[in-house]
Amino acid sequence: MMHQRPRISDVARLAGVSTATVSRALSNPALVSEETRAAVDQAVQATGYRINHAARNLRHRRTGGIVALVPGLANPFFSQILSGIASVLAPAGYNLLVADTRSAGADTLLSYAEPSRADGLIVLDGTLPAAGLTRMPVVLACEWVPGLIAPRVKIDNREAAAMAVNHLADLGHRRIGHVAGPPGNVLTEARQAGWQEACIARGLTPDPALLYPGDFGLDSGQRAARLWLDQPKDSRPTAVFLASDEMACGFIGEVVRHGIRVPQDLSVVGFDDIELVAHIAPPLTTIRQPRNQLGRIAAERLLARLEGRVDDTDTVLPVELVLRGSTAPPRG
Amino acid sequence: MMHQRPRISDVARLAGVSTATVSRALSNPALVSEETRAAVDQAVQATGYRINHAARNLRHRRTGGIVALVPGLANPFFSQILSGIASVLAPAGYNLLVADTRSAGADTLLSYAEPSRADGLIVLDGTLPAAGLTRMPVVLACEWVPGLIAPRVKIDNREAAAMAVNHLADLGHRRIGHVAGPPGNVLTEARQAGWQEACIARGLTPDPALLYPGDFGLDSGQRAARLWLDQPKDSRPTAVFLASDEMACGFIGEVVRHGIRVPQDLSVVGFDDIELVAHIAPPLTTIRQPRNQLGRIAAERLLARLEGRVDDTDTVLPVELVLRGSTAPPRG
DNA sequence: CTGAAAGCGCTTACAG
DNA sequence: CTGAAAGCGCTTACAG
Repeated sequence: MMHQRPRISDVARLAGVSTATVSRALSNPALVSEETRAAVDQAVQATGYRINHAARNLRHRRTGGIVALVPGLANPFFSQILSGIASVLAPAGYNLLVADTRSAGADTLLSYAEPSRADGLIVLDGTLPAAGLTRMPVVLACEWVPGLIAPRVKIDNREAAAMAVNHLADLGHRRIGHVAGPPGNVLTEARQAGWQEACIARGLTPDPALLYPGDFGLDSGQRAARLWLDQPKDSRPTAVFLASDEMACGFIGEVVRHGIRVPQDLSVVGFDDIELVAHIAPPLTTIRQPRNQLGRIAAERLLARLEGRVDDTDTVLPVELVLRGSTAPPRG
Repeated sequence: MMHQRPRISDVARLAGVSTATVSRALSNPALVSEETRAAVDQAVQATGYRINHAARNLRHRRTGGIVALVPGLANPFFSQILSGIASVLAPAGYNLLVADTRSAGADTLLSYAEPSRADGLIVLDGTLPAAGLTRMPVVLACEWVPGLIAPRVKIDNREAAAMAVNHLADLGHRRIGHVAGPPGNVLTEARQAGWQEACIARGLTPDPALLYPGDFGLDSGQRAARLWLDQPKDSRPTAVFLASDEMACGFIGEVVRHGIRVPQDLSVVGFDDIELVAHIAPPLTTIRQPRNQLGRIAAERLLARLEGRVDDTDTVLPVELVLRGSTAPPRG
C-alpha cells in the first residue's frame, strides 16, 4: 500500500548527491561530511522521506520481526509478559509479531517461525514440538520445551511451590491440598513436585486424595472445588495451594457459594499474582511472578543472541509470596 | 538471519525451468502446465524451498503486516479481541503486529503506522490523534477516534448502559449510581449518557452525587467504593452500574471488606463480561461484549478494505445483559 | 569523503 | 505455456 512515497533516489536528487551517500548519511552519519549530512537532512525533510523497511530488510537479509508464541492470547497472564517484551523490542527497532499457539494450526506456527518472517523467537508455550523451533535464535520464557537447548528465562517453580506450602504449614495446616496445572506441562510438574517435596520436608503427607487435577483455567478451579466439597469434612485439606490464580478464583467462587468461608474454613494460596486477585474478597494470598520483567529479560536475551552474543545459561527470576487475606490458621 | 536458504533460482535449476516459471507454479499454478507444476513441486520438496517474504513484499509493494494499536496490552479486555483479530489475519497471510499505545511513545506509534511496516491498522484506542492514522487503511474497533472517518466495529454503548439501568430499575432501585470510565474517552461518554438518559426515562434522577469518577482500572473501582462508603447511608445509591468489570471487581472487593453484602445491601452491574467475573463471589451481573467477534469482524473489514472494497459504515454488534448474583431488589 | 555498480530474492509485463 | 529482462528500494564492497 505504498503510494507515491519518496524513495531514497528522490532525496539524493534534491540533495545533489548519490543514493549511496544518502543511505550513509541516514544510517551512519559519521561517514559523511557535515555539509552533506545537512543537505541530506534537509532533503529528507522536504520530501518527507521515510525508509522502506521491506527493501532494507531484503538487503540486510533480516526481517526486523520477533515472534512471540503464546499459549492463549486471551489469557491475562501473558499480556503483561508481552507488554514487557514489546517495551524492549520497540526501541531496538524490532516488530513484535504475536501468534497464538492455541488458535493457530501447527503449520501456521511453523510458518511464523520461518527465517524470512522473523529473526528470532520467544516461546512461551512449553508444549510445542522442539523440532520446528530450531530454525532461528530462540529464547524460552516461563515455560520451556524439554530437549530444546536455548536460554531460558524462568522462575524456580519448585521453590515457589515450597514457599506456598511452608506458609500454610507455618500457619498450622497439616493437610495441604494441591490443584495441579495441565498434564504434561513443565510448570505443572515443577509446582507439583515442589508441593510434594515441601510437604514431606515438613513431615506432612502429600496424599493422592489431596491432589486435584486442573488446567490453569477458571473452570478447572471450580471443578476442583466440587471435588473438595464432596470429600468428607474431617479428611479433606484445610488449605489448598493452586497452580494458578485463575484456578484459585474459580475454586474460591465455588466454595464460597456453598457457604464455606475463606480463610476461616479453608485457606487458599494461588500462583501468578494476576492483577485482579488483590481486589477480590478475600484478597488472594499468592506467589508473584515478575511478569513484566520476565518479558523484558527474554527480549533482551534474544536481542543479545541476534547480535551474536551466545549464552545458553538460564535466568532465574525471584518470586515473592504475597500475603493477603485468603490464608489463616486452621480452625480448632 | 537467513542462512543458506534455497532461493527460487535453486528450485528453477533443479526443475529445469526458469525462475519466472517457478514463481508462477507457486503463486498461480493454473498458469503452468501440469508437468511443469509437478517438476517444480518436486524441486521445492527436494530443496526445502520456502519463500522469502521480504523479497516478495518488496516486489508487491506491500508488507504483509497489520498493526493493532492497543491501549494497554496488559489489559485482559483486549487479549480476546486480539485473539479474534489474529484468528482471521493468520489464514489470510497477514502478520499481526501489536503495539501498546500506553507504553510506546507517540513517535514509535507513528512509526508503526507507516506504510512500509504495515498495510493496515486496527485501532483500539480512541484517544489517539486522528492525524497520524490516515496514512493507510484503518478500522476502528470498540473505541473510535472522533473525526477519523473509517469503518467502526462497535457496540451500542448507550443502549448497553440503558440495559443495565433498566435491569436495576426493574428490581425496584430508585437511586442508581454510575462509576464512569476515564474522562475524554468516547466509551465513557456514551455509557454515562446511557445511564443518564435511562434514569430519566424511568423517572429517576441521575444526581451528580450518584456519579463517581473512574478510569476502567481496578484501583479506580476501589476508590469509587470508598466514596460510596463515605456517603450517608440513606442517600447513597442502592445499586451501582460501573463502566467496566475491572472497576466492579475493585468496587465489590472494597465494600465487602467493609461488611457490605452484595447483593443484599448493594446491587452491582459491571461492563464487558471478562471471563473472571463469572467466578468471583458473588458472580457479577454484567453487560457482555462479543470481544472475540469484535476482533474478527474488525480484521475482516480491514481485509476487505485492503482488497479495495471500501465501505465506511459502522458495524454494531449486539450486547447481552448477563444476569448473575450481584443484583437483587433493594432492602426494605 | 563520495559515486557507480552490483545485488538482496522475488514478480510480472512483454515477447515468443 | 515459457523465458529473458527489468525492477521493487535499499546497502555496501570497491575504487577513486
